[in-house]
Amino acid sequence: MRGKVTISHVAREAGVSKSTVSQFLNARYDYMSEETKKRIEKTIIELNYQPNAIARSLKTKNTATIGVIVANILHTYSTQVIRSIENVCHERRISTIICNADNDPEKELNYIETLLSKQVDGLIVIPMKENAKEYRRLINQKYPIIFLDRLLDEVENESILLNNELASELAVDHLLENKYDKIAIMTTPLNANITPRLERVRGYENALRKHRIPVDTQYIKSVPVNRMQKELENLFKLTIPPNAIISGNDLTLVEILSFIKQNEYVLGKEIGLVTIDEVPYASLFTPSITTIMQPTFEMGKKAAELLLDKIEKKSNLSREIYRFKPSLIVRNSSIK
Amino acid sequence: MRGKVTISHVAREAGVSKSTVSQFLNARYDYMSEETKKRIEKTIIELNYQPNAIARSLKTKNTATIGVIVANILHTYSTQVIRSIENVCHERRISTIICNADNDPEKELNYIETLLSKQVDGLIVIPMKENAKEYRRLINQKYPIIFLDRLLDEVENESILLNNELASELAVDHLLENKYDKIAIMTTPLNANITPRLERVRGYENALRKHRIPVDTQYIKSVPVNRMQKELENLFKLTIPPNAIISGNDLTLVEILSFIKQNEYVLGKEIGLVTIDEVPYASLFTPSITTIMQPTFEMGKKAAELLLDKIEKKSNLSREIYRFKPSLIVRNSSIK
DNA sequence: CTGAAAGCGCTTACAG
DNA sequence: CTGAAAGCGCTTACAG
Repeated sequence: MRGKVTISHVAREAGVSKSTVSQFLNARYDYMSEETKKRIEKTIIELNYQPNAIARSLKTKNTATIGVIVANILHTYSTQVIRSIENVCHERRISTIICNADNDPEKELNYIETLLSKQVDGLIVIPMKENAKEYRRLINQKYPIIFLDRLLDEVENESILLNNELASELAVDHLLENKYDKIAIMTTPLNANITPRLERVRGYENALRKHRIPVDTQYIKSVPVNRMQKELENLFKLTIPPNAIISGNDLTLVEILSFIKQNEYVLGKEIGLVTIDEVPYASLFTPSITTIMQPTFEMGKKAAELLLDKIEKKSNLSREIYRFKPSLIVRNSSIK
Repeated sequence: MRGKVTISHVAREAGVSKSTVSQFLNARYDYMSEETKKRIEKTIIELNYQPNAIARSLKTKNTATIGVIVANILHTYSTQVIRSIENVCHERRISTIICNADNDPEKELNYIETLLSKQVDGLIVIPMKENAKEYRRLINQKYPIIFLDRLLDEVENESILLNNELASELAVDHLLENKYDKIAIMTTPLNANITPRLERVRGYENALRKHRIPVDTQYIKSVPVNRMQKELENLFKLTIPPNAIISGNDLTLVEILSFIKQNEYVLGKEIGLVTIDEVPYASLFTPSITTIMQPTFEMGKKAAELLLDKIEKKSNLSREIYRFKPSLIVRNSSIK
């Protein structure tokens, strides 16, 4: 079905051996006569020969391909990090296979298996604790793998994370400065032990304490997305309702904005808002939305670079954790 | 470096031949004794054997992998279609490699080559006319390939498209109904002959004519994104400025919203707005934004199904063009 | 400077 | 019911 000209055809046509053609393909011209070189080159063009990477991989044991498994591709965070990973990889002529685990551990395991069977050279993953055993097995084998966005108690490994506590601290400090003294926070559930949520809530608590403001647990809403509307209602029905809210991520933000719109609260004036994660419409909104931006580009770049290094050196079992600094983008939703 | 247990190890350990293990792996139990079966199964688990898909592919000539090349992954359209393609493929245990050509023909050609050398079983692409020759070559070889979003004069092929003219017609009809009588349209440049832009402008013109409204070419702005702010200024400085505008896609929308905000126009009241492409924040905005939604999910699904069928049957050289219907989602930006 | 041979890890007719 | 052998398209020591 496909153009099936192989290295043998080229060799025959050019009147040399397969070995020589292979040397040519791999740019090992050291001992090759100019003439042979030219002849092979010409033949390759004439026959429109395209090497079979599969055959090459079988022999060389590498595929110039990495796998990236994200927990939920709907987050802007994921798409941005992926783009950045791809940029780095594309420059180095590495292909990337992107997988969306949909926060389903089984699905993720399945992807890992498929990717490994396709012999990808390494993996970047947003890890789930349910699959800790599998990660550990791979790491023990010195299989190159980088964690992103989450830490696992059970498995130490090179990891890229946001300084989540700082993100919350920036938000709290900024809101307090702008005279919002009753600050709530909303995130997805904490029970799954997912690093960003845990750390963002912890950072929020610590920041309040730093300012000697008591932490009111009623102001901490960590619930599934489908219960957020109801919990927001409850939150603002409290005897002393908050006058500001921190949104834990971009999907939570959508819920909060929708609630605010529905109830005709005046953003900024009545309810101060800061969200973690920059969203494309933040500046278009009225009032524009104050965000805490993750350096997604740098994080993706670092993840890719770490992985590619690991693949090349095939050695260092680093367990370093790289923390990236969030930055506050002040707009109008946090100004009275 | 990786667990290198192969089919030979399993065979030796289980006391059978490689052939038999292979039969087992491929679920050809027809003539296999229960006992052999059990023994192999047990050995595979004991050794934690994972078949090497690369070796398999070399022999079988298929990789259970397809390639998807989009022109610009920043469009919501692309990400949604990709997700939908992945859904279908994942169900059928096919992997997808996603590539972002960044609207760069060379980069795209490069991706095509890489994907082919990796022996992907087929390709879904948003085609660029610069690479028409390459598509034609592949199609002639009966290599399975599906076009998405764009038509190419030079190459006939199975294609998935929006009914773009209808999209504009829906927008025009709706705006006229709501008493906006001076309707402009803004898209990215037409010179590159890119189907959606051409057809959306054409649909706009035809719809106006249908209503016996003369087409004012000053109301048609097809310019690069970086010139949109300026052209919007020009547009609204006309002696008779428009009172409504149709946005050609989601990226254009951002420019228009930004312009409207900057100039403190009142959306809906002063300027009616309908955008082609549904965006996640459409309903959150104040006023909420009227959109023309593409059935991205169905389109991706269809593309994947057509491709997988083509791959399986390895035959039908269909050139059918599948047109999908857009739908109008009425919100408040188009109501006075 | 170039070629013959072995081998990567599978699958698949075919023989028995 | 199972195995020996050939072969997929490359690469890589090694020999000359």
